Amino acid sequence: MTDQREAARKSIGSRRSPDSAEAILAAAEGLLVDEGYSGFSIEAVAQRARAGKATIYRWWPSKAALLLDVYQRQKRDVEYPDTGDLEEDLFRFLHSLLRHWRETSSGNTFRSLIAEAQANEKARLALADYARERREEIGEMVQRAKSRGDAREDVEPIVVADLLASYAWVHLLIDRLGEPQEEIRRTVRHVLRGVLHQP
Amino acid sequence: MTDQREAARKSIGSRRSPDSAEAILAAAEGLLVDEGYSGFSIEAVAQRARAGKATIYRWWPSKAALLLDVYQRQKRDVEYPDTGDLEEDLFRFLHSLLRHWRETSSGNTFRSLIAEAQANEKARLALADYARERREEIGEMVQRAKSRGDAREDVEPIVVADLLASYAWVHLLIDRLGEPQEEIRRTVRHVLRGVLHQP
Amino acid sequence: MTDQREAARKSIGSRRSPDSAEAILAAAEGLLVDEGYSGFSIEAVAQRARAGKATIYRWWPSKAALLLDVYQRQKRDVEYPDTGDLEEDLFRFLHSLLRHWRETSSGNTFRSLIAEAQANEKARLALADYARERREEIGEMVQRAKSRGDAREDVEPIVVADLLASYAWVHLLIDRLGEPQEEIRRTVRHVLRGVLHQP
Amino acid sequence: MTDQREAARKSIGSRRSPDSAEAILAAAEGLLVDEGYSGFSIEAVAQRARAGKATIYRWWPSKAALLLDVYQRQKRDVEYPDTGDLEEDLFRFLHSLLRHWRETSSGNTFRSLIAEAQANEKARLALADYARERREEIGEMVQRAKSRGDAREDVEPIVVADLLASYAWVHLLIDRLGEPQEEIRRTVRHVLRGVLHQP
DNA sequence: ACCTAAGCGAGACGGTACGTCTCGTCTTGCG
DNA sequence: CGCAAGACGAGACGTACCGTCTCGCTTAGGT
Repeated sequence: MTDQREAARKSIGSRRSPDSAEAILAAAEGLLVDEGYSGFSIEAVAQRARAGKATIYRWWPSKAALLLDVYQRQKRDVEYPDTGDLEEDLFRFLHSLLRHWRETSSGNTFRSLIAEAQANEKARLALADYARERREEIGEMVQRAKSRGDAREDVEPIVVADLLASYAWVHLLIDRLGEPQEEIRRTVRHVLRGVLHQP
Repeated sequence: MTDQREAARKSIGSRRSPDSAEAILAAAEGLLVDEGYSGFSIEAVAQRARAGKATIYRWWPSKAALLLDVYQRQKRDVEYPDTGDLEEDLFRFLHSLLRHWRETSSGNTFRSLIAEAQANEKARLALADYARERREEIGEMVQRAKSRGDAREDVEPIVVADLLASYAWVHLLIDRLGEPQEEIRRTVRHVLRGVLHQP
Repeated sequence: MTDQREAARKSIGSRRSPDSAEAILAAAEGLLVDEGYSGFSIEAVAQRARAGKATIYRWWPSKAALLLDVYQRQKRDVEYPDTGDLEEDLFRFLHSLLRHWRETSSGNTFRSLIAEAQANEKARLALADYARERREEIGEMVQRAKSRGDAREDVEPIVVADLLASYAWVHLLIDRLGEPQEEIRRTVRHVLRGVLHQP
Repeated sequence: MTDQREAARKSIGSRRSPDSAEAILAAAEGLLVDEGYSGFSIEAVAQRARAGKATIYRWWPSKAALLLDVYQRQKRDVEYPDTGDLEEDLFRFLHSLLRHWRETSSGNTFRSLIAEAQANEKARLALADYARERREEIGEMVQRAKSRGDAREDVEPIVVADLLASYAWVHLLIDRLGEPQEEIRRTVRHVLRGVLHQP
């Protein structure tokens, strides 16, 4: 869906149809909702979108690319809160992320994307990039706590972000999105307070 | 491959052929090494093992079940150390796990298994079960530290295990097995020491 | 089912179980009734007869051999009448044959046997032998008419038998067993009276 | 291969590829020649034609439909002669039919088709239809003799055609194509002259 | 207004894999 | 030793998708 192709156009001819792109994304999303990853095929997306398969392949080089676009489109209202309290920030973030995954179909989409990436080198790179960006956003929350003097100086925000993002992903992958929010709270507290007696 | 069927036998007839089972597992492993997940099909396993497809389906109800067996077979020499020092234990465990995933093909196998589980409800349950067992093993290490009085009393071993196992899984899923061992050390330290100033 | 093997026995061991042979033939017949040729497999016969597949293969070298035995077993009450009137004899014979095929499942069996023979050289030979015997039986009826002086001297009974047997077979093969008996009568009359004006 | 589908096309999309259809028919014919009916499978036809199995199933609903098309394609030069002499017409027709079956592989094809029809209701209907058409063509020869006044007025051409077509089929089915042409001549004469003394 | 490149839907194509079925053979232990 | 039970290697079945390709229609700049 990257639009660099539009810039490189040197000649005449029809433009990409926005209706068609929209229909394809909507159909893909709908399929994931209705059938899950196992029912998700380019064939089925094309049929549901009343689009030709070639149109899909023209704009999305792989199933993974399409899934990524669908996921971006779904992932709107996850909070990256800033309450002045790190525990609260991290809890709210994880809680809203897991709820979003559970309640919209975006969890399904993201699971599918991770699965697809295991069969596809390029998809895996794209997913790794995406994950890095997310880690940085989460790291921001920790960084703010350091700036406030709430976190220790030797803490690396990215390491904390990595732990919590991984925690969320794995809950998604093995159907643990439904666990009570108290569990999320406990996990955040463990990360913040650590395990050992402090010197 | 679970042998509860053997117990339930009430009558005569040939037994399961161990040669055949062995050939199938070896072929499956070999395929994953040579071709990766995308080249892994029951058809190909059967051909490589000189086995009938029905023989595979008779004993492994799904691709995921076969992958799980292959994984169990590969995963021999991961350490669950007991040095008397929790940081050292956890570091060595993670280090040996990631090295094992990287250096044998077992990482490929486990990635495939996770991918497969996303398309298959039952496989996902099996994977979740497997994950629970692993968490408990890791939790043991933390529990020992509590028993020694090294860890705080309010620490829940399973939460710590969850964090570190998730960390390892996600590194596998997005090709981060090659990161320097210093990174693992840092992550373990963060988990053990926490983020906030202690009261 | 040829019993020359019994004669050649030189050593000890269990004898062939008549119960088992009977159960197999009955199961085969039942299957043909219930499912027709397309549902007829050695596998299914064995299951229905509670017999081992090997037992079937031991005594019947091919599906065709089994079908032939089943057919012989079914074909009991077809008339070879002798009324003193050739037209009546031939009509009754054809009528009772077609009715028997239609009303018992023996038509199904014989159709299956013919089909099987097309894929199997040896079965075809056995079928040809069987057909020759039948032709001779029918030829007998014509021969009697010649002996009575009812048929012309230059008539060859076997040729007549061939024509009428073929007629019956093809009716079986293309589901024309249900045609009215008047059609059989007409056919017999045409054969007896010929087509051309007589000199 | 019936092209009514082309007529019903309401919209765009690629047309059926004639090359592909031709390759499939040629491969099917070749297989029957080389391997006979028992080696004839859709799988093998597809492989030999370098076609996808779906392409075959798209255009031929069953093995029987494909066999029928192959047969039609092979059956070119059978004579329906018109010499002014019914005996000669029928003899030449049967002779050329049996020779064609014997010398080309079309006999094999037709045998396979009859066998297939015994396992498949729809195929049987198609075969019955085909048989009806052939009977009518043969009946024409008899009808011409009636028009010339050579045949009796009460003769029904279709009955005669039925007798002779059945005779030919059964010779095919039990490998009697090699019998001397004198036998055909005798059979035709019997049909034309009848069996009984004429009043 | 005409030309022409590109996008589009529909869908045929050569392929691969699916999970099931049957074939004919082999193995095991009961009677 | 015969038998039932049933595992085994082999391979065909008919279906579903893959990614590519033609086909003929539509769209919209360039001339």
